[in-house]
Amino acid sequence: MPAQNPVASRLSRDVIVDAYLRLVEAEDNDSVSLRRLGSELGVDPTAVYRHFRDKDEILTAAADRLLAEVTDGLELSGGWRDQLRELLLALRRVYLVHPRALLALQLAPPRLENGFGNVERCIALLREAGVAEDEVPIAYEALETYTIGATVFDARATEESLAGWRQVYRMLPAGRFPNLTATAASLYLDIDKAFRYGLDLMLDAIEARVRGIER
Amino acid sequence: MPAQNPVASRLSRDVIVDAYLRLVEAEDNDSVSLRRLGSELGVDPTAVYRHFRDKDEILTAAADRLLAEVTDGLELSGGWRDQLRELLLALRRVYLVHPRALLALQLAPPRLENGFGNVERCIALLREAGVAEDEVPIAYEALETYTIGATVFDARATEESLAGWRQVYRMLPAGRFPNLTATAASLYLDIDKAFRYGLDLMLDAIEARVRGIER
DNA sequence: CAGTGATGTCAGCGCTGTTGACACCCGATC
DNA sequence: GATCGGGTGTCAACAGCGCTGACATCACTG
Repeated sequence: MPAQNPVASRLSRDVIVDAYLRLVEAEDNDSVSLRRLGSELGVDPTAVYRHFRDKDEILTAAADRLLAEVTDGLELSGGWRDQLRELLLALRRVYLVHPRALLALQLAPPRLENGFGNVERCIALLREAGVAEDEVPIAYEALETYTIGATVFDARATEESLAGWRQVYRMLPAGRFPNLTATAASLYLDIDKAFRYGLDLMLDAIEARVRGIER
Repeated sequence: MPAQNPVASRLSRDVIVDAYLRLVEAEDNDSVSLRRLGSELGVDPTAVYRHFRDKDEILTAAADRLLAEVTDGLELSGGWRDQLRELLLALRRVYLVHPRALLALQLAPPRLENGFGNVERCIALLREAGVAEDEVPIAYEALETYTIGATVFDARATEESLAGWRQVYRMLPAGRFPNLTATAASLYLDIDKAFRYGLDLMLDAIEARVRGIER
């Protein structure tokens, strides 16, 4: 038993990740400093460096756990389209709450852990749908990038900022911006709905392409 | 003439924004510190506070200029679909180079400046396409969010990180991840192409819906 | 029983954005 | 023409950040 300490040292990777996630959910401020993390743990801030190389490694560990939870806790049913939709919406939910941690994954592919289940399922579903073999990777990339990118973008938005944009658009000179001023009041009223609309567009088109092939 | 100084003080909002953009393009590091900015201008770092409230205001000013340039420099031709595609691809190009500055816009809608042209055109094109009036805002949101979100996400990627993911996927146990390991080698080979693929999916679906209405 | 490695503490480095006091210099006013 | 005042740049400094290296402590091992 080389790594674990039977008497249990106060800290461990799991305990630290727990505390980190607790802090992110508590404060709406999604950027948790190591000093805040230390005081949450009742420990010197630099103590976490005994368990993680740097802050990014904490974030990726947290992200990996979150992704694994998504995959585990998800019961998918229905055809490929419903399942794919549900899977990506679940991904959106977790990215909405923890954009920081999950974005850290992008630049630091974790060393073989748990969070890969959804990627596997996503690709499997595209294959099942009948997407041409050489289009599967690129279709996956498009769906993934839309889901993650749009969600991280949406996660930053606040009611104020959205209202601010409506306001700005409404105040523009109607002569130069006829369409914009007319539409302003209807913009950004429900960004989740807008995301789903875009996702359905993509799924529609994939379905149509598949039908075209099969015929 | 209250604001301008005839003898020309060394600094001005434009000069500062110039220097900022110069720095972003020079260093690939997209995060420019005020101290770097000061030394680029040959001036004390805090001098810029005489012209901007805070760093965010510099970023939004830069972003506004960039957006205005996109709209001005763009000759659109063809049907609504080609024009919309070209417009969003142009938006992607500038977001790819200046993700930081343009993201600052999201939270700080600028006080009535220039960068709104593309939004107006985008909405106009959707109307021209024949999208149902009550769907125009949400369709615009979906396209905008995809373009910006996906592009900002892509802007962070490096050749290394993409290769890292391919590597990670390839090394997974083929038993549990049959689809993923099989597809790994074909992933993330051309993220621009993947973005265009997703964009075409959305435009396909919009076109199909419009045809459905007209019939 | 000595030693070794893991863990937590502490002081501190270099960086960040930002503030307030100060000096200057130019243009307007009496 | 001297005097004021506001816009501008300088400077020192603050609080926060991620992170490092030296040190103390403790538990287990040979």
